[in-house]
Amino acid sequence: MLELRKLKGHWKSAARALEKRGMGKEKIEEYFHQLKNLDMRRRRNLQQAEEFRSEIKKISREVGELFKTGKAKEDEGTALANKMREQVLNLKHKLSLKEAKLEKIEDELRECLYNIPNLPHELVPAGDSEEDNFVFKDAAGSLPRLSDSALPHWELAKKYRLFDFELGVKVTGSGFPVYTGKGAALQRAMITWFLSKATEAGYSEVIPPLLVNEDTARGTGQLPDKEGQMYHAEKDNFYLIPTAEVPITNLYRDDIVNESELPVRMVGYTPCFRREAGSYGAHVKGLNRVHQFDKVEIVQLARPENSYEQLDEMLAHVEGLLKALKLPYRILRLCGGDLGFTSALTYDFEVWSAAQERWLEVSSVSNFETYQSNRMMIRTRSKSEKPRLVHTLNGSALALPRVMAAMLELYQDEKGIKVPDVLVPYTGFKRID
RNA sequence: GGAGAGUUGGCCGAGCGGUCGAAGGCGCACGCCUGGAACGCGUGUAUAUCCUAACCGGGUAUCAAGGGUUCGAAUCCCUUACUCUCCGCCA
Repeated sequence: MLELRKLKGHWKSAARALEKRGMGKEKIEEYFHQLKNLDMRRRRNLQQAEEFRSEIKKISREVGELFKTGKAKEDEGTALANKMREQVLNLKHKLSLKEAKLEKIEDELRECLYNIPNLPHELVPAGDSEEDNFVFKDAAGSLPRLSDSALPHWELAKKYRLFDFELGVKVTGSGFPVYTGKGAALQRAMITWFLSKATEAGYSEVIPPLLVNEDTARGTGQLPDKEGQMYHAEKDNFYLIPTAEVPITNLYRDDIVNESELPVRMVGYTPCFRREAGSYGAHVKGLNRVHQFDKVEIVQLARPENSYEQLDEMLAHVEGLLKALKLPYRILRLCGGDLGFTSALTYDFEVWSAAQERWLEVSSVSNFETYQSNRMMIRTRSKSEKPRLVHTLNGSALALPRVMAAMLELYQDEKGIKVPDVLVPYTGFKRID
C-alpha cells in the first residue's frame, strides 16, 4: 500500500501518476478526499484517546501511592481512593467509545489505501491495454519461419512423449500436465540451469514453503486483491503460492536489514499454482496457460536510491538467459493500464512461439518500490539514520512452460528435437527423438 | 493425535499486581587510556505513532497474538499461534 505520509503534500503528482493507469479523475479525487478526511479524523481521535489514557495512568499511580503509604486505610484516604476509582471507571468508559471510533476510522483508512494501486514510475507509458505497451527492445533480426511440416509444441509432446495433459486430468484435472521421460528431464535441466545462472550472478538460493498463511499472502498484495487467483486450503487457512515471490519476499517481513547487506539477492525454484478461473479455448492450449507450473524467481531488496539500477541488473540477467537459449525474444515496458496493481514499473519478456506464430510471456520483472515493503514493514537502517522502507523487486528467471513450448517448436527438425547447447550438460542427452 | 513445560529488547537472562520500556550480562557505537591494539574505564544503545520546524522535548502503545479481571497487568484468568520434552503415527 502507498505511504500516506509520502502522499501528503504530493497529491497532484500522485493524481497524475494514477491517471496513467486509466483511473478516472473523479475517482482519484474521491479517494484522496477520503484519505485526507480520514487522516484528519484519525489524528484528532487518537490524540483524545491518548489524553484519556494518560489521565487514567496518572490517577492509577496516585491510588497506588495511597495504598503504599497506608493512607488508604484511614477513612479520608479510603474515600479519596474510591472517588478516584470512580473517575477512572468513567474515563475508561469514554476511552472505550473513543477507541471504537478510532478503530473504525483506521479500518476505513487501511481499506482506502488498499484500494489504491501503486503510483506508476515516470517511464510508464499511458494507455489502457497491451497495445499501448512500449516495445523497449524488439526481436533481433527477422523471426524464424518453420517448415510446413513443423508441429506446435503440444503435438511434439505427443509424438515424443514429453508431457501428457490427459494423464494430468486423470490424476487432478485440466491444466495439470504430467511431464514424462525426456520431457521431465528437460524440465529439470532447465530448472537446474536457471538456478546455477542465478547463483553465479550472486543470488542465494532458497527453497521456500509452497503453502503460505494469510499474513504472508497479504504481505505481497495477493490478498485482498487477488483472492480468487489462489488455491485455498480452507481447513488450515493456507494458500498455495501463485509465485515464489510470495514466500521469498515475506522471509524479510517485519525485519530491519542492515544497509550494508543491501541489495539482498535471492533466487528460488518452486511450482506455482494459479486457478486461472474461466480461461479456456485455443489461446490456452498446450502449455500456454496451466494451473501448475514451474518457475525460477529472482527477488531483491534494494536501497531506495539505487533500486532502478538493480532493476536493470535483473533485466540483464533475464535477457542473458534468453540469449543463451537462442530464443527470439522481445522486451516490453508495460503501460499504465497493463501494469500490475502493486508495481511501479514492469518489463515483460516474451519469446516467439514459432509454430503458433505469437509471442508468449515468460518473465515479468518489476520494481514495487515501497508498495510491498510498506505492508510488510521491511526496512533498512544505516548507522545513524532512522529505519526506512526498502524497495522490493522481483522477476521470473524464468517461467518454464512457455520457454519449453517455444524451445520445442524452434529446435524441432524432421527427426526430432535438438537440446540447446547450454542445457546439454544438465540433460545428459543432445537430442530428443 | 495425547500429556506436560515454555514464548520478555539484536542475543542471553531477571522480574510473577503498582513508580517496569523493563535489572544484569553479551554484542554494538562513541569517547578515554595506548606508539598501535587487547584489557580496563566512561557514555550511549528498540520500534511505531501523535504534538512540534526538529531523530530537542513531551504524550501514547508495544514483554508471542487477541480477549478478560483490576483503580492499576510483563506479572492473574481465557482463547489462539508457535517452540521444546515424552508417548503415538510416519517419508
